[in-house]
Amino acid sequence: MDGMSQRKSLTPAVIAAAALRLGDREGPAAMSMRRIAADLGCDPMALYRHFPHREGLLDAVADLALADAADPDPNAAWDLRLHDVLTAIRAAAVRHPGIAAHIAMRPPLHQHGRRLGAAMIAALAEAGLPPADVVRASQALVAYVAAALAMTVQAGQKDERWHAVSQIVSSMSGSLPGDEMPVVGSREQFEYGLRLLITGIQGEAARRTEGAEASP
Amino acid sequence: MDGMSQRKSLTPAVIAAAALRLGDREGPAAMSMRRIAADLGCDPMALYRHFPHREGLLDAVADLALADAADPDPNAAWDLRLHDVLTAIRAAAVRHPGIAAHIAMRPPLHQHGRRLGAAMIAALAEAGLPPADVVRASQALVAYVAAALAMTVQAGQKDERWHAVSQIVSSMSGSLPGDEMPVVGSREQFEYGLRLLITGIQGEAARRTEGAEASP
DNA sequence: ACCTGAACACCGTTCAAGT
DNA sequence: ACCTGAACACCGTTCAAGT
Repeated sequence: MDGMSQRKSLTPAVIAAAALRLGDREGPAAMSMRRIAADLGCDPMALYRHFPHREGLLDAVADLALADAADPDPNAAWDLRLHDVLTAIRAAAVRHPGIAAHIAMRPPLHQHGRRLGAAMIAALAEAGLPPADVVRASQALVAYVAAALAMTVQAGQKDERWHAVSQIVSSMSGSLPGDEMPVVGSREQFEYGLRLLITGIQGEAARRTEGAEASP
Repeated sequence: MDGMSQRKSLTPAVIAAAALRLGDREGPAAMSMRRIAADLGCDPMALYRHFPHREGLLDAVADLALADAADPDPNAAWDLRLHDVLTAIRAAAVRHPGIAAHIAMRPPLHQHGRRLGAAMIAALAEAGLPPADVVRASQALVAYVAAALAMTVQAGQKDERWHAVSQIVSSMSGSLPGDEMPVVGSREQFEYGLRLLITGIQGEAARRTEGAEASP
């Protein structure tokens, strides 16, 4: 009578799901070991049997959130695939507005982070970059998406400070502030920066293939 | 005899300097209200007279760290100025390896953050981007530098996880892992992504001026 | 009116005591 | 051998009590 309803046998997946749910409902501060344990109806120390440190648990939460970022269409061109996978990552994170900022910068160590990373790598390799540049470019893309997401969420939340920055920047750039200015963290803003990076990669790839044609 | 040595009259600047020093010596966790107060020899609550919340104090620490990022040479071309100001921001942050990650993502609300932001804005405006795109591009650049710094520092510190990611990426990209692969968070890695962004901006600017020449 | 410090409501993690 | 929960060493911030 007491071994079925509350005791879900406590797997890492069950713990991560509970943490994600708590984070969605009550923000990042709710994802504490004690709160998660209380939500699961177990002792806080029971979690340490599955995650030696809290950081590892948060990595698992991040990966869970990335689960519904789909792989890009394998028949599309490499630059479109790159665009699509990064847009999918942003969309998946934005579905959890309360905690995406705390998720975005975690290293993609687990299943879905690796899957999406592999899609990026494959697209960059197809672009014609040499392996070392594939690594460099992928790290730049990961850095960009992580920080853009952090801004997205912090601006969308209680944090007024990024809005203040937006005002400052708008006034400096010489147009009417707040008028038709891009909103910090908006999808449009995200896509602009992503386009800059992809354009840069296209240029790099073109330089490479030109060089390869010219030198031999 | 007791009013001169310890009691530095407690200004925001004195508090931020103490916090930065503590962070450099003992890492981000040492920048707690209690530790800073102990270091200054005052009651923790005395800090709240100058900073209503800890977040504001950390913003001030970040700005202090940016103080020795110099403005770019005003006679240089816009793209070189852009490169130089972002490189200077990275160099300033890297001088505080223990805490740069916690500094990098703070909104540039204060003196030096605004000064460096203004230099970026001016360079982008000179590139020929319309005001809305100046805002978009500057936010993309800020996002990139922030995340790249966070990775730089986390990889340089105790955090082995980013190195693990680097291994995964290297092995996926099809070359020998750890051999001559770019190191995550290295200056070279940073400059590669920055070059991608600047190339993208150059392309955007060229598209703009071409359009302006063609349409009238 | 200003300042102090005790107190509140939390943390992550260790470790000795139980089963 | 495994699991529990008390305990340790902290947090940011509030607020009543002192001057």
